[in-house]
Amino acid sequence: MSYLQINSARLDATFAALADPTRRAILAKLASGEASVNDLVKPFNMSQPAISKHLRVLERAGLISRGRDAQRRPRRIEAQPLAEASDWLENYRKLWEGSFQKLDALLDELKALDKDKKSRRKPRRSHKDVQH
Amino acid sequence: MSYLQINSARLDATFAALADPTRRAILAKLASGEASVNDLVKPFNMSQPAISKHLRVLERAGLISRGRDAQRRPRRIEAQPLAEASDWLENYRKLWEGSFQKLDALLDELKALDKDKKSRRKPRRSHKDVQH
DNA sequence: ATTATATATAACTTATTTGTTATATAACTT
DNA sequence: AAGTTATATAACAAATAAGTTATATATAAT
Repeated sequence: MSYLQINSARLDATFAALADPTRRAILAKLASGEASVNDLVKPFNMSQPAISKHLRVLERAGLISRGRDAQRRPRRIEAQPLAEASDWLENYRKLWEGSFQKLDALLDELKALDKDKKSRRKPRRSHKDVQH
Repeated sequence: MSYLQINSARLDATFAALADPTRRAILAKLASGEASVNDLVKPFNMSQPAISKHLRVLERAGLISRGRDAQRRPRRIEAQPLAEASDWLENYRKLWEGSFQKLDALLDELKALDKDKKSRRKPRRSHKDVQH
């Protein structure tokens, strides 16, 4: 379980960076290729320094990096930290699904015991009828 | 592309909730089953009201819900919003990988043109040698 | 050299977050 | 009814975030 804690500071930065809709939109833009700061300013109703700040947040989280082309400092996506965050979420999703299944199994056993006293039918598995 | 924007406010709340290591640890605890507020206070070097606040953040994000058992208000995980966040990340991961592949394909074409002038060997595909 | 363009940084404001301690409320126990 | 236990809420302080405008810096173009 402790491996889930290891990159804690990085996960902090990654999730915090993703928590802002402007920053997610910037990533969406960058998903279709490099873009300069000005390219990124245009679509948003926001000042250039504000965008530069968002870019700094994304960069500190490792989600983007900057190149150089004359005066331009084009940004591009860096896939790895996102992959980490994605893995973290997937791990937890599995953990939870796992625990639901354990709960289901337990409830099924209880139902089986109960029904065994009345009939001999085998109970069905489902978690739709369980109030989580 | 616009479907990625739809649950924007919810994604904000979900990612913001996940950006705190205490809250992620709480989720880790809850992954192995329900827990009361006091259960959750114990492992953290933090006051009970602080934990209650974190729980409120997780609850507003829809990541947990509260039951009732005498004075206790046991918390449990709600899987859906997490699944949404996870899906969002996976979508972007794919988008980016997609664009890397497009870039690779382009570079392969250029290499092919170049090499065709010298030899007639077919070039290999890889993105390890590309500076993203 | 001067000017124009692209980006970064500083100083500031306002709002939000994260913790604290003290206190209130709700449910159980005796 | 009085005390205990579990949780919530209020009031506060300090830190961080997100935007603004004004200005500095770096590169290019004339």
